[in-house]
Amino acid sequence: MTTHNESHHKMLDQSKIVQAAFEVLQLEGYKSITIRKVAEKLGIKSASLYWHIKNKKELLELVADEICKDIQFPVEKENWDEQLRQFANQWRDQLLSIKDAAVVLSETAPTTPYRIQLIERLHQIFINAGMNKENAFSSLWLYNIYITSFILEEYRFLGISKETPHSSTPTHLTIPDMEKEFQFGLDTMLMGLKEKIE
Amino acid sequence: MTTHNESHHKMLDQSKIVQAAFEVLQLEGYKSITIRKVAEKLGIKSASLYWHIKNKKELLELVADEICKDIQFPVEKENWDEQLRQFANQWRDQLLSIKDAAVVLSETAPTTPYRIQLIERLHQIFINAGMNKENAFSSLWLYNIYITSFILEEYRFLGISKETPHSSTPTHLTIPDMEKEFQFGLDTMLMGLKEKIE
DNA sequence: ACCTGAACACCGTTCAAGT
DNA sequence: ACCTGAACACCGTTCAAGT
Repeated sequence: MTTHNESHHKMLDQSKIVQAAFEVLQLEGYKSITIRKVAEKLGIKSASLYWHIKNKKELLELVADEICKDIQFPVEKENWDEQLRQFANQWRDQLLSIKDAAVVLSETAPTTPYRIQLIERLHQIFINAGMNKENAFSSLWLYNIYITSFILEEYRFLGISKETPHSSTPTHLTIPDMEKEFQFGLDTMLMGLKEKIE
Repeated sequence: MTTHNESHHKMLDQSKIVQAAFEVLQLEGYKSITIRKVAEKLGIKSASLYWHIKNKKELLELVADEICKDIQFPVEKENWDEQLRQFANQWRDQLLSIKDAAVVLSETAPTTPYRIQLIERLHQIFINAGMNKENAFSSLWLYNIYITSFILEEYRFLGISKETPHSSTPTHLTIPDMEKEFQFGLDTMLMGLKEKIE
């Protein structure tokens, strides 16, 4: 009886679910992304989600894509190393602006469109820099690993400095200047990569 | 009535619990380390564990220490970069020989003795190489991140190649030679670090 | 001092049944 | 086609009670 384009206005589809999960992430962090909680947020029962998504793994991959959606690309005119530097900083800003964003990325495989596009574009930068395919692949890997893992560690330090508001620091355990640390590692990496371009 | 050194032979103490958890890790992987499963393995009820450990987080940190226990240190006579290369390979071997070992390390903070000792010794290598404290700290960080994260990615690829036994590879998605990739990244990193020594 | 029973407050996932 | 009720098989943790 009910035809397809009737305004049954099914208020539920995959993108709505991903959006809800993304909001949970922003407000409460990775561990709070729960099938049950996302369902509740949408006003439905948790079992219903399984009509629209395969499982939690898939949902997390879609959330990861959401995180990668808004990352801006560097201007092509710059040197490859300047492009990579700019992009790394943009990426870090994005990952720090969304709670636990790096956790989501590290826990999921890059299977979704925006994320894949991101990887391909970075790959292209290495190729354009004059690397052969093999080295470009390895370099991209190193680059990826560095950024994501650094933020992961950064979360830990941010967590520690929040949990211990001793005001006057314990001096022997110096809390590092994360901004500086990040640039140092990035610099080191790019220095090394320069050598790999024949 | 019962004195302390009576042979009540309480067959349970913290090290036994850690050992049991470590065995679960080796046999079934990270996700199988469960308070309930560890308890069952020891023939006791899960509530009993809480007399000997604070919580699961602490248990995992102790398991992480167990992983770091057997890592051999490089001979001091070599160059700093050769020491770091040797050690990285030793570490990788260790992490690959224990299922999900890198996951445990990445999920826990370095709070335990063997692990801290490891970090301090590596720190010393950077200091001996002529770095100032700040750079030594950053370099150690980069080095740590690289090794652990690489293995984490390596697990994923090993998983993929196991799950898809297509025998004749799909050719367009080339399965990387992890050994080579690891050396490449390590090399790149060490190259870059060389520049940082004044 | 050490261990247990029993509960609490959660999970992800499935599936027959409803509309 | 889509959603629900109700269950299954799990979690970590607590705590009064036992010995």
